[in-house]
Formats: sequence, C-alpha cells, structure tokens
Amino acid sequence: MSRSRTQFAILALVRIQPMSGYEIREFCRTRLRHFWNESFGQIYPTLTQLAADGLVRPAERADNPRATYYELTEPGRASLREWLARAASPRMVRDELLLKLFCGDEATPAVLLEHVTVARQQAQAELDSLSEASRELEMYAHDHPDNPYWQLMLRAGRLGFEARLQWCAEAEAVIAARPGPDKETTRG
Amino acid sequence: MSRSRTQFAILALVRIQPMSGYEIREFCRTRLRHFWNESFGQIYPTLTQLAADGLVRPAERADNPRATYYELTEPGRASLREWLARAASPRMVRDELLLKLFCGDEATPAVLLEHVTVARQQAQAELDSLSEASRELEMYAHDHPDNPYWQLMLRAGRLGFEARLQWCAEAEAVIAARPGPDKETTRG
DNA sequence: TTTTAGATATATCTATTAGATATTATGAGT
DNA sequence: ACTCATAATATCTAATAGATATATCTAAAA
Repeated sequence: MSRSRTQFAILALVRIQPMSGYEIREFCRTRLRHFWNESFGQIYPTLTQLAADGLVRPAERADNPRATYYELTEPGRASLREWLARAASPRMVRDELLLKLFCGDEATPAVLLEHVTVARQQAQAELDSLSEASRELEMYAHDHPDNPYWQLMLRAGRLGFEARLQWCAEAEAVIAARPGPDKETTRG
Repeated sequence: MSRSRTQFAILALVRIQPMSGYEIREFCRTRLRHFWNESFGQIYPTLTQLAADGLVRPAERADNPRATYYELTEPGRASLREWLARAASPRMVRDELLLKLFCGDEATPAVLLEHVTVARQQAQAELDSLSEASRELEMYAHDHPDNPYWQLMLRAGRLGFEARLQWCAEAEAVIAARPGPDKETTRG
C-alpha cells in the first residue's frame, strides 16, 4: 500500500474502539493535536481503501443509524503491528513564528512582541489541556494496558509546551529590550 | 499572491544575502531545519514567480557563472514586512514516534525502546548542532542587528531538544520496566 | 593521467497532507 | 416555527514533502 501514514493513524484509533470518519477526525483534533493531525481529505478515502483491503470492517449502529462505524479486523491489527516494528520517520516541525523572528530586524519589536505573546497564550492553553487530559486518564484508564504509553504521549506534549513557555518568556524579555521606532533610547 | 509561505522563506533568506536556489535549500536544511524546511519542488517555481512579480532580482556572478543568484528588491522587502506584521500560523508538529507509542501495547517494549533510543540520539545530535551554531553566531555575527533574534531562534530549538531528551530518558525508563515476551516477571 | 564519487545547480514530477467547501440531517435554543 | 450549531459524509484545491533527472564541476582514488 501507499506510504501514507493516515492508514496507520486510522488503524491505531479504531483499535481502541470502533469510530466513524468524523469521530476519527475529532479524536485527532481534540486529543492528538500536539503531535498529529488528519483532515477529512485523507480520512474518508483512506477508510474506503482500508475497508476494501479488509483492514477495517464497516458496521452500523442502531443508536446512530446515520454514521458508519469502522472496526479493526485481524488483518488490520497485523498491519498495524508491522508498522509499529518499523523505524519511525523523523519528527517534523514547522513554526512560522520562528521564521518571522529569523528576519526580526525587519519588523518592529512591538509587532514581534505581539506574536510571541499570542504564542505564549496558546502554549499555556495547550499545557493546561494536556494536564487535564493526563488527570482524566489517571481516573478513567488507570488500568488500561496502553495507559503508561498514553501518559508518555501526553508527557511529551507537556514537556514541549513547558519548553515553549520558557522560550516565550525569554523572547519577550529580549524583544522588549530592543530599540524600536517608538523608543528614543535603548531600554536596559 | 498565494498562501504559500515558501515565498516568505525565500524573501527572508535573500534578505540576508543573495542566494541561488540550491543555496536557499541548503541554508534551510543546515541551519533552519529544526523549525522550517523547503523542497526544490517549491523553491524553483517560487523563485520564478517572485522574479516575475519583481520581489527578487536574478543576477549572475562572475565567480560562479553556473548559478543564478537572487537578490531582494525593495518591493520584495515591503512584501516581507507586510507578512511580518501578520499573525503567525500555529506551529505544526508531526511526530510518528508518538503515534506509535499511542498504540504501544500492540508492540513489544523492546521495539519501542529501540525507537526511543534512536530518537534520543537524534535529539542529542541536533542539540549539539544548535549549540555549535549559537557559538558561531556569537563569534561572527555578534554585532549584526538580527543576532539577538537569531539567538532566540536557536534557543527555541535547544529548549525543544532538551525537552525531547528529557522525555526520551523518562520514556526509556517506563518502557524498560514494561513486561514483554522475553520477560518472565515485571521488572521493577 | 584517468576514473570515480560526491557536490553543486537547476528543474520538474509524484505523493502526501492541509485546508476548504458542499450537502444533508439532527438537536438545541429562541 | 425558525435559526444556528453540530454531526456526518464526501470531495475538491492548495501547499508541501520527497524523489528523480540532467548536467557540470571538484576532489579523491586508482
């Protein structure tokens, strides 16, 4: 099959429980967004392909006749396991804020400070969200065999956002000390 | 023009000094990779477009007749400044290792440990590389008006990789303590 | 000296994924 | 009843990753 990782993201999710395409998207968006994302553009065609290949099985639900739920099959599980044994691709990051800072002297400190403040607020909100998620896992999934891994997954996010917050604080201090068009002397 | 950010990455780079398409790619790959990347597939068509729009100017070099160097024009600088004043898109991360950990109980601890060890080694190499880059900037660009921003840029990378290393250490400890097919009792 | 490997340089192509849009049905609030 | 938001599916366009092709130059090896 293709090199696309959407298939494995989907298999990983329906391994936990049967899900509709929409639910898969929402799960990614609400619980995995600090390290993964999937769009409808990938989800639906991939679900169709996975079903054709026998890796997931479409099913209906009496309590929600509108949605199609997809369940993991044994061949799907085997495919997931093969992928898990393979080396992971390097982490990919794309951070427009840092690109803007790269040519920071072309902007005013005030506008850069604004950008960093927004980033700090976002990082704080994400950190809070991950901390809450960690507590919920402790409460509801403490004995789940995946729980230690889930906690590691969240831990990665929290450490990352803590580092981001630290950086924002430092960046704000440095930028605030920069001379700008509305400053007459260097602020020490 | 389009929503593509390749144009701004290119403008940012040729703002520092004139560069060829290849040099732009190399600069991204060697110095910006912890937060940005550009492929030839984007660079060359975008350079052509930027030149057509008058935002960069192609020039030849007597010392390298083979390469076309692109210089920033004043309209190009103005375009860069407009972009700098706009809010930055959220940081995007894609981390296959965490996706694998998400369904970690479907794999053996040994294989997961291997993945985390590889990630740790990569993070250490990147951290070393960024520390070296920071030292070089201090030596060669200390008085450059962009230097404080460049140092912040590198600082973001270092804090990020330090957090990653911290996480790897924790993950290794947790995973090593997991029972696996080659372990008869829980290792404490 | 010749050959080979690696780097430089440009260009374009395919594959993957982000992001947006469209349609329909349902549920909640006014 | 009407309006708005959400759920659900599907697909389309735009952006970007990654690979490939060709040519030339330089350095190292034979």
